[in-house]
Amino acid sequence: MARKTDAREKALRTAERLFRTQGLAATGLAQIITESGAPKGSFYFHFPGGKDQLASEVAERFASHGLAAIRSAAAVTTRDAKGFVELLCNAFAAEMNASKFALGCALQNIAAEKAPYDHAMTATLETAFQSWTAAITEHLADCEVNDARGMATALLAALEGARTLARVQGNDAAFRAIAGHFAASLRESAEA
Amino acid sequence: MARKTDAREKALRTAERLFRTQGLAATGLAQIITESGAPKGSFYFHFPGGKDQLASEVAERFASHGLAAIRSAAAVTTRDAKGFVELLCNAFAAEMNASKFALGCALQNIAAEKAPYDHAMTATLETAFQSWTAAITEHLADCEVNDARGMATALLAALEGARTLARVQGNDAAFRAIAGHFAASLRESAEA
Amino acid sequence: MARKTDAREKALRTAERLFRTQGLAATGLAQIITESGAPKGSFYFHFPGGKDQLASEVAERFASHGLAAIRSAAAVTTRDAKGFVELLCNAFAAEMNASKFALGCALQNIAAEKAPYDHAMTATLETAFQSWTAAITEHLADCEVNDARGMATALLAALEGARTLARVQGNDAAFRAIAGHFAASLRESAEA
Amino acid sequence: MARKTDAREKALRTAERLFRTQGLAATGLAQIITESGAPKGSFYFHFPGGKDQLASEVAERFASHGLAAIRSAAAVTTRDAKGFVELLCNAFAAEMNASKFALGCALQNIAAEKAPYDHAMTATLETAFQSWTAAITEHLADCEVNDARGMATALLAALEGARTLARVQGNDAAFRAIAGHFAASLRESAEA
DNA sequence: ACGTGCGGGACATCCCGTTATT
DNA sequence: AATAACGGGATGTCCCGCACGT
Repeated sequence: MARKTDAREKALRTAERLFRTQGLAATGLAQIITESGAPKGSFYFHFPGGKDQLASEVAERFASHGLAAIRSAAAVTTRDAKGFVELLCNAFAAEMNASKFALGCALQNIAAEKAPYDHAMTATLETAFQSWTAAITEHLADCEVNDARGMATALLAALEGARTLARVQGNDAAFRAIAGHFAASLRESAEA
Repeated sequence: MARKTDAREKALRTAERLFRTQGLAATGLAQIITESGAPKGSFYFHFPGGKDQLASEVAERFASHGLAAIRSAAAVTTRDAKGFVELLCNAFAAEMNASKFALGCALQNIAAEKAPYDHAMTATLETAFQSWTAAITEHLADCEVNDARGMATALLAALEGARTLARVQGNDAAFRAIAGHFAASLRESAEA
Repeated sequence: MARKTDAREKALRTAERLFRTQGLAATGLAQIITESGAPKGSFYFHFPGGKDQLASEVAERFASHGLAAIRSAAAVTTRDAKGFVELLCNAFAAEMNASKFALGCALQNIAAEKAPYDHAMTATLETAFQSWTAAITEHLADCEVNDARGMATALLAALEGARTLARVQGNDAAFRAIAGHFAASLRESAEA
Repeated sequence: MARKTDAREKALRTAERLFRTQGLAATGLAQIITESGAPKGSFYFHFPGGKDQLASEVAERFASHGLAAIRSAAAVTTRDAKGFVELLCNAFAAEMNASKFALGCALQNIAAEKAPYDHAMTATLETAFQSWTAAITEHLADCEVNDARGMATALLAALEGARTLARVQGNDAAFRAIAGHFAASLRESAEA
C-alpha cells in the first residue's frame, strides 16, 4: 500500500541531521518531532521499534547515500585514482563547509555511543562501512593501484577522522591535508 | 599538599572510560558515581562546574596522556619515521585490543556531541588536537619527511577514523591498514 | 441475520481473559487487539463506547455465564444442598486449575478499580452479583436450608475470596477449605 | 541513620489508599505525589525500585496492620470463637463504612493485577495471607474449634469476598451475612 | 568532604479516541 | 468493516544541580 504522508521521511531527515550534530543520546524524540514538523501521535505507528529503529534507518539511509556519492565520484574519474581521491575529499569538505562544520558522520556518531555493545546496531554499521570500503577498493583496483584494499581502508579512516578535526578546527584544512597526502602517495606509487 | 581522598581521581577515570564507550549525553552522573565507587555527596565540591567541568577535565587529561604517548614513541624512533608511524599505530591498536574494541577517542566522542556549538569545549578540543599534530609534525620533520605537517594531519585523521572502524569491526584491521599505507608512503618518499 | 465476522466476539473473549488476569487499567486496547487477532481498524465500529463499553459487556457476559453455571449445578443437585455447595466449589476450583491459577473473577477485578465511583459500572456489577445470589438462595431454599439468603451470601463471598487466595497460593486449597466448611455447616444444620 | 523527613511515609499512606480504591495500574505516581504532598524529585531516592517497590512496601504494611488487627481482636475474645468472628466482621464492616465503601483490600487488589505472573509480588502476598490465616487459626484453636485451619481459611476468604460485595452494593450486608453464618456454624458446632 | 533530600524538568514509551479514506 | 494516520496527553523513569546538616 502506498504511503500517504511524508511524516516518516521528515522524521528521518531531521533525525539524521540532529544525530550528526549532537549525537544520539543528546537528541530527544521531542526535538526531532518539533523540528521536523512531524506529527507526534503517530511516531510509534511509523517506527514501532522506537528510537532504536529510527537510528537504524538513519544509519542505513546515510550509508546508501554515501555509497552513491562514492560511486558517482568513481564514475567521473575512470583510470584516475588521484582525481578520485581528490574528488572524494573535496566532496566531504564541501558538505562540511555548507553546514559550517557542524555535521559529523552519522555512522561514526552512532558507533561512538553504541559499538560494540549494541550488537544489532554494530552489525548495521559494519555492513555500511564495508559497503563503502568495497566501493572504494573496487575503483582503486580498476585504476591499478597497488594494495587497493589497504589504501581504501586508510583513505576511509582518514576521511572519517578529518570530519572530527574539521568540526573542531572550524575549517577544512584536514581534508586538504589528506587529499594532498594521498594524491602524493599515488603519484609516487605510479612513478615507482 | 597531599590529597585527602582519591574521589576526584576515581570520578575522572570512570568518566573517561564511560565517555569513551557511550558518549557524553548517554553517561549519567549517577552511573559515574556508582561505577567509580566515589561518594555521592561531594561531587559538586570536587566539580563545581558539574558535568561540563568533568568533561573538560577528562578532555584535558586525555589530551596530555596522548601527547605523552606520542612523545615517548618519538623518543625511541629517532630518525626513523617509518618506525615511528608503526609504533604509533601499534600503540593505538593495542589499547583497542585490550578494551575489546569498546573504547573510542575521548576527544572525538566529545566533539561529536559538542562541536562546534559549545565554544569553550571546542576550544579545549582544538588545543588538544593541535598539541598532538604539533608533536607528530615535529618528529616527522626531525626525520626529514617532506610536508611533515600534512602527513602528520593525515596520520592523525587516519588514526582517529581507524578507532571508529575498529570498534565497529571488532578487530584491528584498520590500524594495520593505515600502518601499512603510511609506512609504504614513507619508503617510496625516501626512495624518490 | 448471520454475523459477518467474529471480530467482536474475539475481542470480548480476549478482553475477558486479560481483565481477569491483569485487571482493567493494566490491559491496553492494543494488547487486546493483538492477542485476539481482531482487526485494528474497526474496534470503534464494534465498540463505539470504547474501553468502558467493552468492560461493561465483558461484565455482563461473565455474569450470565456464571448464572448459567449456578443453575446447571442446581439442576443436578435437587434437594441436596451439600452436593450443590461441593459441586459449585469444585467447578470454581477446576477453572482455576485449568488456568494455572491465573484467572480472577471479572466482576471482582472490575469492581476493584471502579466501585463505587463509576456509578454505571457499579450498577452493572450489583445486578450481576444480585443475580448470582438470588439463584443460589433459590436453590438452597428449595433444599430447605435455614436462612438460605444469608448462607448464599456467605458462600458467594467465600467463593470470591477463595479465588484471590488460590491465585496467590497457586493451589486450590482455599476452595477445598470452604467446601469442607460449608458442607459441615449444612450437615450440622440438618442434624439440629 | 535516622530518617529526616516523612516524605516516604506520606507516599506510602497515600499509595495504600489509592491502590485500595483504584487498583495498581490505574494509580499513577503523579497522583500519589500530588495527593500526598510528597516531593517529586526524591521519589526514586526513597523508592529506588520504583512503583514495584512502592507496591511491595504497601502490601507489607497492609499485611502487618491487618495482622495486628486480628491479634487485637483475639486478645479481647479469649475462649470466645463466636465473639471473635463477630468482632472481626464488625471491624472490617466498620472500616468499609467509614470509607463509604470505597476501600478494597490492598492485597486483593494487588493480587488481581500481578498474581501469579509477578513472582516476587506473589510471594509477598502469599506470606501476608499466610500470616493472617495462621493468626486466625491459632485463636480458633485456642477456642477449641474443630478444624480451626479450615474454618480460618473459609472465614478469611469470606471476609475478602465480602469486601468486594460491600463495595458494589454500597452497604455492609455481606459482612452481616457472614457474621451470622459463621456465628451460627460455631454455635451448632458447640452444641453438637 | 560527604549523606540526605529536594526541585523541576526531560526522557522514551504507550495510551485512547478520532479522523479521512476506502 | 477496516486501514493509515494523527492529536494530545499520561505513563514510569531518570536526570542534573542544589540545598542543609555534619
